[in-house]
Amino acid sequence: MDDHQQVRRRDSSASRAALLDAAAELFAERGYDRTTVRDIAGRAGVNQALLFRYFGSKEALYAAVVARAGRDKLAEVPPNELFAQLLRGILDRQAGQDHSSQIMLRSSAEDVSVKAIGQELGQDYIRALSVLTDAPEADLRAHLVLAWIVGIDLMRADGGLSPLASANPEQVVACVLPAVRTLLERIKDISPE
Amino acid sequence: MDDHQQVRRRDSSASRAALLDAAAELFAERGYDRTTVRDIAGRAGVNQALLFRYFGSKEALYAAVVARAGRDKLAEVPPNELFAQLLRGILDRQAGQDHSSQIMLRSSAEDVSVKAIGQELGQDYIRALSVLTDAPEADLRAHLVLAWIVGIDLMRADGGLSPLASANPEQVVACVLPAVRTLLERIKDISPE
DNA sequence: ATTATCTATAGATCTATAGATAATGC
DNA sequence: ATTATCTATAGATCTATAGATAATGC
Repeated sequence: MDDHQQVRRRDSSASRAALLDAAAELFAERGYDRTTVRDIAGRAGVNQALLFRYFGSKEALYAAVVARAGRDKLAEVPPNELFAQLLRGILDRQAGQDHSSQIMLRSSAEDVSVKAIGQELGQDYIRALSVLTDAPEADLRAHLVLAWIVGIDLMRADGGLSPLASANPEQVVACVLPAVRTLLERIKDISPE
Repeated sequence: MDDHQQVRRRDSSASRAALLDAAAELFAERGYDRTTVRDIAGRAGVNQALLFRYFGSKEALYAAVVARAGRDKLAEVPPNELFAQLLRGILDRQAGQDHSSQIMLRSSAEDVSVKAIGQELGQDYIRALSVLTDAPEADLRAHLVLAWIVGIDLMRADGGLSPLASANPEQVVACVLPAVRTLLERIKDISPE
């Protein structure tokens, strides 16, 4: 809203921050490939060349965005609420919200080198989720839980075709949570015959 | 393997088919954006200009691929086995296999106009899945089921980082199926308070 | 003669850089 | 004087097309 343009007219750290914010929004919305450096600079209100001056390359900017996104949410949310928090995070897309979930999740759909960057953040979520179960293959189950959020997020991005896009978030949570509990708690034997 | 190059040296329908096959593989592997028309023509072993001669545009070729993929699987598999079949379909990626699941699923991660094409195929899967439950919001639940497969497919495409990529398919099925049954069968009341 | 295929290239991107210009702080 | 910002453009894509060439069937 108020972006201090009057207060400091030449401010490299403000330009840096504006680029990071704009990149976080756009990478979350469209993913890496379909976000151009000109889009980012445009939304940030700075010249496109500054992106390269301050971050070196588009990929390095992406890494900076991911690094910043990771610090925030994971530190605050207790593990047993993490899944519901992540799910609600992707279900209500409000303006000015935290984009860390989308950024991490969307990276799964990206190209190899870019995906690796986002995956580091994903690993932290996995570790947090896997402590929730004492079932065998805790790590696999945690990945499956995260995969579900990834899929829900992607199918929501239809633009209204899917009921997932229009459904009440709490209704979705009420559908998904019991199934996730089944996955994490109830099954003890999964060894193949 | 044997692609008849000796038998008929100039054959428009063979070139068409080769383009369709190559496009199906590449769209399934990389998605629409990261597959170039030159990649497709190269794998098909035909000149790149033929793609436009026979299909008009890259997007029209994509639509043709989706249309062909849809006809096959859905007609044969009974609904109650559809989920397990789809899941196994994405879990064992063998050469020369049916790519319909990936093509439909990957389209969820694509750009708007392209996604719409893939979504038509998805709608058919949704309808088939939604007859499996008599719980309220059957449509929402069917979307959630499909979303899970989408997410698992995407996270598997890591290149080996995720345990999903290396896990025994049957182990994954054994984890996921009970949770999906919970989603489709056990919960009857999901009305938000 | 007809139809499949190839060559060459237009036109529209997109990332990245080099060098000029303009606003600040000492 | 230093440092932030802008202009202009190189170089590498990618889709699509126009027109030339070559292989077929009557």
